[in-house]
Amino acid sequence: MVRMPTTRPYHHGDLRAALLTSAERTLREKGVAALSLRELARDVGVSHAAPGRHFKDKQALLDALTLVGFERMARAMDAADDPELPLERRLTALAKTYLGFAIENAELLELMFARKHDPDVSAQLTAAVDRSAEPITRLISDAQQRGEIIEGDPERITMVAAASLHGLAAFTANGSLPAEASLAGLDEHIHHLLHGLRPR
Amino acid sequence: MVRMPTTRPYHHGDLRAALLTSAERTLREKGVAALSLRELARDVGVSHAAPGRHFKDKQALLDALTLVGFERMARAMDAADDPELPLERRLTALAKTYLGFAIENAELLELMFARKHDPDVSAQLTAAVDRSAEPITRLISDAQQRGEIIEGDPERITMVAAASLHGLAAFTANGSLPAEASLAGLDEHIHHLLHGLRPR
DNA sequence: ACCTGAACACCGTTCAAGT
DNA sequence: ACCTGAACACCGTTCAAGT
Repeated sequence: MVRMPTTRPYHHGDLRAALLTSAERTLREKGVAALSLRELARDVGVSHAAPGRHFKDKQALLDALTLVGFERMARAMDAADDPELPLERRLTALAKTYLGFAIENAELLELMFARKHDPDVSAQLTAAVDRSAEPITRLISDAQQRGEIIEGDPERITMVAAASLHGLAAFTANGSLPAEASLAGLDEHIHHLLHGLRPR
Repeated sequence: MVRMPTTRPYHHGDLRAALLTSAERTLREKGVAALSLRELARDVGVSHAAPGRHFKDKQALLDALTLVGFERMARAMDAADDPELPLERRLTALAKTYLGFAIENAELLELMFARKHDPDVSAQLTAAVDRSAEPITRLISDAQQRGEIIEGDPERITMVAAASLHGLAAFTANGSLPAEASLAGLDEHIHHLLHGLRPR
């Protein structure tokens, strides 16, 4: 027998997921400041106290969104990494993916890097952060082994590359640099990162 | 005749300034999320509606803080720039100043780059942002003229340098990279920026 | 186990009224 | 000109009570 939709179609088992989906939508459309647990509850058709069952407080919801963000980014970066590619093209592909994520998820990116998270989630969060940085770490160490990247502490060199990409992504996500200009200049940006600003 | 302090010592003409000072203190100590106009009014000894005389809404106060931040940063960058220095040392000095600002004003930096500002202040804000970026812009064009930096669109090259510094500052301000590690690695970071990650 | 409704202590913003 | 006090419509969080 088929269950007919009632006046309250869902929120049986997946209230948590529904809240996260709705929260991300609000985040994208109106920004973090506009995110209210009560409004979220209304949007999802549940009492204002119901979210409390799934998130101990508002910060817990923001932390969950952050985690979702890093996991999504990690998947994207992982999928974009092709170890067969020559170094510069390989790095450009990763950078483009990062930049694309930043453009498509500007508000989420801000939340992800806002470091307000509860210590409770920090273990999962650290894992997700590491996973999303791993393709770049791997690229650097691969290239070092081939002698295509200078020698020296791989962590520091990875940090130089990551800072360069993150700075560009941050300027793009916050509107300092228009998305088109950012994407159009990406190849050159990576070239400069690899070859330096001093003449050779 | 000396005015004895009354129960309400100030808030005559400088309520606006007092609110900004108090707001920055709260920002530094407890973060943006903890910033409330009503609490600010209490701290400063004034009715909860008084701030409304000086800031049309909460965003206006945040915008004013952002402006103060960029002006302070601009002054610091300007004071740190020494055109007599050789390129790498000159750039390192600017980077160190930027990083120092980011460490000392981590919460403020986040606010400054959060792009939520009202269009009203955007003219002043744009000017302050430009002024704080100018030392780097100037350094790049000086060095280009001397042939110490590669040719090409100076704006793009400035963006490469700025992204690198901003990425490092952002990772430091948000705790991804401890301040000490960040400062300790700064010389090398700048070296890599100038010389590239590929072996020469 | 999961959700509701009422309650509490906060908010930001507005607006008449006071000085 | 600058500030107050009351009012309004919101919040987040908690907790007994319901199913």
